Amino acid sequence: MKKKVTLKQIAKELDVSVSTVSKALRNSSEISLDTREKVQAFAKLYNYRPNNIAISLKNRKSKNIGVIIPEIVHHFFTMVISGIENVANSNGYNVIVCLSNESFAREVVNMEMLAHGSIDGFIMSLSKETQEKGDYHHLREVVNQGMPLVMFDRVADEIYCDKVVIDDAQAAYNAVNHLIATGCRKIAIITTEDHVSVGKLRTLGYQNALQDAGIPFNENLVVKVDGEEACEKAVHQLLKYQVVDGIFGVNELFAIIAMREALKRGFKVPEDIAVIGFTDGILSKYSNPPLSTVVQHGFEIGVMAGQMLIDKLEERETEDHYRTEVIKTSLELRESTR
Amino acid sequence: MKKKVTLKQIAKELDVSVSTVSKALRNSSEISLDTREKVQAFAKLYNYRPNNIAISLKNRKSKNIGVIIPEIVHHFFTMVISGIENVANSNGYNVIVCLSNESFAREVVNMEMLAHGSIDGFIMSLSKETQEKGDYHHLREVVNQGMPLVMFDRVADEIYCDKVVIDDAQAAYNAVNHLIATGCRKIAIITTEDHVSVGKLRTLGYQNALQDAGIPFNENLVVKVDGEEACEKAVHQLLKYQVVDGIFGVNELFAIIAMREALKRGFKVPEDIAVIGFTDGILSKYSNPPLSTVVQHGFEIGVMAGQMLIDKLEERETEDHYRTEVIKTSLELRESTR
DNA sequence: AACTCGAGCGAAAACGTTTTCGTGTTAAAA
DNA sequence: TTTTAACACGAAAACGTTTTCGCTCGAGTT
Repeated sequence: MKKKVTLKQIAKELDVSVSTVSKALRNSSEISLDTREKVQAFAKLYNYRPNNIAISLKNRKSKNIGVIIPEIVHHFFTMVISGIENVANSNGYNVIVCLSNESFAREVVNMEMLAHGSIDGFIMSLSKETQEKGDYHHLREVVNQGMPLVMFDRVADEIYCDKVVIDDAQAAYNAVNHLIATGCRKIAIITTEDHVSVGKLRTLGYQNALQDAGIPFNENLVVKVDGEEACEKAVHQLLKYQVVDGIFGVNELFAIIAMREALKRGFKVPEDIAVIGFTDGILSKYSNPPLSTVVQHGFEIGVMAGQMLIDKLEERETEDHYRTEVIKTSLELRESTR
Repeated sequence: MKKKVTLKQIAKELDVSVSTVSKALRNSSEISLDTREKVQAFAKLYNYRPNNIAISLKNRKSKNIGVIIPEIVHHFFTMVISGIENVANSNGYNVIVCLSNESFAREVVNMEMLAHGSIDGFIMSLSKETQEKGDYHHLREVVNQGMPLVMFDRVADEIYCDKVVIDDAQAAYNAVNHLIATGCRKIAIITTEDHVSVGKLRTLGYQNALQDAGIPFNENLVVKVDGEEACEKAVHQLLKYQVVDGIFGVNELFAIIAMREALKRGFKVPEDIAVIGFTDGILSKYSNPPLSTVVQHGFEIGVMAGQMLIDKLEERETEDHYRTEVIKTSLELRESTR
């Protein structure tokens, strides 16, 4: 078990100074060819690699990116991480992932943990609880300290920083519009409580699509739920008491559950009821029938966010100017719509 | 934009030495109560936090755990990460995630990147390519340097380190056995090429179960595929030319695809053909019919791996003794089996 | 008055680098 | 022979901590 070798040890062994070793390894012309070769050979022999921590301290940058997300067992978020990791890696950065588990407190402590030297910048998506509280002091703090921050998906309008979002309202509009275009008139929406920013926006898009098509808005067709069982029950009730020929689920799971309930009650999908979801995950692809969805392009979001952050870090960006990039969604039409 | 304040700055401002500030902040009795209070007040006012990097350098430990996995858009791996993150976080560690994307080269460079100071220990699962090549020099190197390593799921027998696995063969045995117990006799297995360690083991369990039940092994019923389309085609052929009344898929996707093909050819599941999968993911839960599976308890695997690593790091473990923990699987019986 | 002792603090080393600024030696130029 | 300049290298500072050791000053003891 040979421990890591340091410059100092090489220096001692070769009877030169630490600075000479350092320069020799970087092939500085300041050092004689002789010495350079000797040092490099020795270094290779002992498999010398500079200590990252020491370099970090010296350069005052860690080459680490902190990513804070609400959960990781989630198709969209993993796609985003994949994208971030991709650009991070090709720029020599590592990715430190922390999970808030949708909790405000954990979000705060994780940020605090990371903010003091461990990372050079943040990429994050807010926890539900944080959005509910509307307390963003921890974000303010890091941006005030001059640490670059890129938010994605669940963002806070009142924080000035780079952002990567999709046009939730427009995407929802397109989805509902497709339902309308294919003959649906009594379209229900399964959405979240209003404090989740994206749920709210998607609901807005739904309303706009109806309005533009001249279809009266029916309060009874909007179902707000939180969680799986609640969703199941609510859809059950919905189908029992309302006439519905189309369902727009604000996320993948809601759409899948709605479709399942519709099937269970004997409706044919898409003939009797067409269903469309949001967030193209693995479920949509393999459900029966395969679910039509709005695809968010999580990987591209991750790439964009990573790129924006790294631009800031390497100052390829003008200081103090924040962008909000909107990644285009698209419709993946499969067999749950006509 | 106020930059981070350091001990030195506090010292200068208060006209004391750096050491005094350091001691005062740790409430050392060496420092007068007066000075302590003054320093602490000032530190609080300026929101002082020690610089992690400096601490890391001093202590020669980073309080970071490196996790290298083949991919992250994958239910099982995210469950494991969740588990790791959980114990890491409650022990004051951060998790650095790197993806090998099933590539040997990326696995190597990622390990190299992390191994020099960035982390205190590794948790990893091998990439397919690495298993294929059987080249583990990068693992050897890190363990030789005295860096703790915990492998999980896709492990290398020839590397001496802590491991967390499931009993793949036994789990497969149980799954196939359940098929047999419920009346299946012509049981097919959809598996991977032999170089993937877990695929091989699961195939072994399948064979053993057949043997113990006195069912002759039929070469034509084992389908080895790599990738989704290949799987689809192979199952298609299988069902066309062979009589099958049970299918064991070596992972979730294979089982789902097999079930879909069976349904497509007009078989009833589970009446005509029973299907059971491996790895309980979201697909199994929401498929139609819901898929019976072997559940791997990824979260527990992550917790175990994290705990083992931290035990080593904090030396609560006797040096130089490596454990292999086997996390028990269980059968989640849903509606794809009788 | 000389001594001891402890309280309160600072200097310095250490962690592993990189980089700036000398400094001594040697060979070429005057 | 003296000056100059290039060459090859080393010392030291810096990044931000923690910790050991030593110093000074005043009060209490003989």
